[in-house]
Amino acid sequence: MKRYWLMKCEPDAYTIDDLKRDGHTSWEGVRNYQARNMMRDDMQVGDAVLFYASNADPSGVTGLAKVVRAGYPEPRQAKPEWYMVDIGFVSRFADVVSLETLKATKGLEKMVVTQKGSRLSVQPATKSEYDIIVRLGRAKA
DNA sequence: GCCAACGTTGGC
DNA sequence: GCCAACGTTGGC
Repeated sequence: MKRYWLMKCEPDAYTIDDLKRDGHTSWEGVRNYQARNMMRDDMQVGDAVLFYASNADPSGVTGLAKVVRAGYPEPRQAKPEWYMVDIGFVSRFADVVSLETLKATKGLEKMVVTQKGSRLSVQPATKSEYDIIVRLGRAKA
């Protein structure tokens, strides 16, 4: 069963353009147990990912990715405490679908990212939410 | 840069 | 196990 996710990253660290250039990347460095558990236990190859730029101008979904390797421990740990997945480039939105737009769009009210104080950097999404955002991204293109 | 919200740490 | 202090996230 294909699942849908939203993954946050600050543009200073990594952008959708970096992913386009690299083709794929390891999502290393997540230090939150909830996010870790999802990467370790729930994310599977082929799952769809909304790539979200946080602390950006404006913050929002900048493109799409997909899981190309399921959860595995970050290297160079004595004990495997932290896990990561690999994601591959799918597409880049011509314009960012801003957080403001997400908050204003019907059907996205329940997304974690639109909740006040939400800091989770890896979040589950639904197919319906994903489809709406893909449409918003295409509409702007 | 500010600061509210959140997660984690550590003293007790 | 409680909870204050601290560090981090992330919108604005």
